[in-house]
Amino acid sequence: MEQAARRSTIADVARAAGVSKAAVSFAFNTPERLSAETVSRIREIATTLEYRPDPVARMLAQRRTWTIGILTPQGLDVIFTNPYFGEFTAGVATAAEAAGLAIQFISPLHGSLTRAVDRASVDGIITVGLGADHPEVGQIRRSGLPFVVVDSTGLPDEPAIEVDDEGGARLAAEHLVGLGHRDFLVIGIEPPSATSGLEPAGVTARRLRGYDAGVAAAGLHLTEDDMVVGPASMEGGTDAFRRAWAAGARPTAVLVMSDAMAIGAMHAARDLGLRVPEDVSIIGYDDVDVAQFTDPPLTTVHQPIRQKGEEAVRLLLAGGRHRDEGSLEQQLLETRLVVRGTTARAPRGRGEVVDDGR
Amino acid sequence: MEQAARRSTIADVARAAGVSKAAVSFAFNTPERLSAETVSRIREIATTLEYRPDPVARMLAQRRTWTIGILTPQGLDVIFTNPYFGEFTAGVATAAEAAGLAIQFISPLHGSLTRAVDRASVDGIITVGLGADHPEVGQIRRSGLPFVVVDSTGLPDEPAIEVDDEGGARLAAEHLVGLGHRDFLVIGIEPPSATSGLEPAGVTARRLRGYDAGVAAAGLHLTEDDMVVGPASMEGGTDAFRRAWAAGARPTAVLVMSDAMAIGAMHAARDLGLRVPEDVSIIGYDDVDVAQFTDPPLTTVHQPIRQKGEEAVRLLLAGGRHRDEGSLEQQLLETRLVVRGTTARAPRGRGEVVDDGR
DNA sequence: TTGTAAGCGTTATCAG
DNA sequence: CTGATAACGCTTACAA
Repeated sequence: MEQAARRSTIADVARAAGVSKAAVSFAFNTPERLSAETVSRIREIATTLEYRPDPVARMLAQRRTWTIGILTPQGLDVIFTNPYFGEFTAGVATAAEAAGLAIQFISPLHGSLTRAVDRASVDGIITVGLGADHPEVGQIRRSGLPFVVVDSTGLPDEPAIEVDDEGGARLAAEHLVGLGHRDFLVIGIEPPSATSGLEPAGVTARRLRGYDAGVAAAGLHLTEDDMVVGPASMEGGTDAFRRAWAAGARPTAVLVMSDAMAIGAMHAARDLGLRVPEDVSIIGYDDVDVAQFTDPPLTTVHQPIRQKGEEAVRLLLAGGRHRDEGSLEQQLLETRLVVRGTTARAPRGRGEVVDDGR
Repeated sequence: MEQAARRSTIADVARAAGVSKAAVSFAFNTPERLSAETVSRIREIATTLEYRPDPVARMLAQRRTWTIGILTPQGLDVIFTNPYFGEFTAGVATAAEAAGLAIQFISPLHGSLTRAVDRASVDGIITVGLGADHPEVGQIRRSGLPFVVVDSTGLPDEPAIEVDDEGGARLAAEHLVGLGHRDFLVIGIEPPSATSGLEPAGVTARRLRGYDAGVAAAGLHLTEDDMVVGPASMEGGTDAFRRAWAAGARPTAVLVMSDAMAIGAMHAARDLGLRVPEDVSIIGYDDVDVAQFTDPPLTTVHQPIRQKGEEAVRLLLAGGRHRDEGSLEQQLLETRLVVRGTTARAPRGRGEVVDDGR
């Protein structure tokens, strides 16, 4: 994978056509500046010579890469494997392609996000799930690159795309309370690395707050003690549910902060002989594609994942500002509860104890 | 997203340090060529000035982008959303990161793969699912870029990573035959675009051949007439099953060429009142992560998806040749049947008719 | 050990 | 309407 074959350059074409390099450039980029005749002659020769402008040289000269970066604290292996990220990225890709932009993934390189940011050649960055406490936001800010944050928290000065995490979580909890549930387990998302500290990342904290607000109607209170966390994958959900069960938790309802984890939790519950939703109700978060196809279909909190990606690109292109007013744009998209088949009335003969058996 | 703030360049650092640009370059890339003292002085100043080498300029000078391209005929939205691609990409990413390489996705730009290839700035390309009939392989070959093909067919002169598609399919069909099934439906993968012609793409054809070989033991014969195709997604599977059912197909067993489609097909079957596996057995292909988590867990043909990605990178880096002999390397990885919960003995009172009711 | 200067392949500026 | 010429920011022979 060392050196490619010698390709013809703009100079070759110019020489062969008996014109300057600039003329060749014009023939492709601003043909109206040249006589139609010259243009067609140059193009013909270019075709013969199989001339193809070098994208890198073009980037250097234009000082523009025509690429936007997607920055996440998680490794590439989880990004590509996680349906939430997949759908988000699909949204970004759709909007980027429409704008003629390529995508570059920026994620910890040999464990260092900072280094990865330095090596990325992009015109702008979309961060996803990056907390205010991450040093990278300062780094990007200093680098002068435009950026917009998605799923962040505590960054009041940056253009942002968020969803109403708390409201959605609250809806989920209220739904369960309405079905008579009183014994809850919360399965949360573990921060990707130790760098973000031990306290729940922004999204996790917001959703937990929402769950708590939802159960308040029943006079209950949910804290981190009622929560078990793990990586946002199906395995992570299975594992988290098992750990909670082993620790004595006997919930009639499980509030899960990610659909992938919810699917894993369902699996674990069945393995333990529990029926869903008869013995235990499970409710996810995100409403990824697969949520419609589980058996039974997953009750979950919908958020407009692809739209978030598309809006992030639009906002980046708009310089992070509102069209007219020119003021900082921070968008809050809606979440809503989607009741499907994994939630049902609480089983009889339970309903007093709130905590998970600690 | 227009212009970034003026960043300090190598010249700034050189000036401030009272050395040449070359010295600054050395200080970062080959510090052993400079006195330790000079190196530390230069680095200090570089830090102060927040100097960060421009990746694009570096690429141009080195004539190396440190990036490999993943080329697929499907759009980015399906790539990021399809679990098979996700896991494959995760494999590529893992190996690429270890080698210090970034990844760029090359997929139809405004509908044109050719254009996308021209615009990509990469040192090498991994194609996935690209048939021999695609004009892009000629294009890449002419461009002089090293490349390796994955999931291709009919490209005897290119380095390749393949799996035993036919063998795996055969195992699947034999399993079903052994369970007494005689009425089959095949759900195949539709080629991504019209460019590849109407005949089933390479992988689809190979798997169909395998299925046919598998049912031969029961004296049966499977052709394209027993197959319905659709896009490789859950929706695609649901839709395909429904279409077949509407056309009169009443299979006791369904051979599906992709797990995603198999999940969709299960969903459709249940919607029609069929129990899986009591009324109808379903068997997928790929063994993606989620296959373990469906209910019941999906019987499927396993292929080493992530490994394919990793091997592709290794092979690309090796120049497509065997280590020692230097001869063209074409690797064939194994597939194997994983029996889980979606297959069972054929229901009674059926078993004569082979076709799907056309 | 360090500096000079010639690329790398474009685009952009500015005369002609 | 054309076409030199100078950037663009870095790497890397080659000199000193």
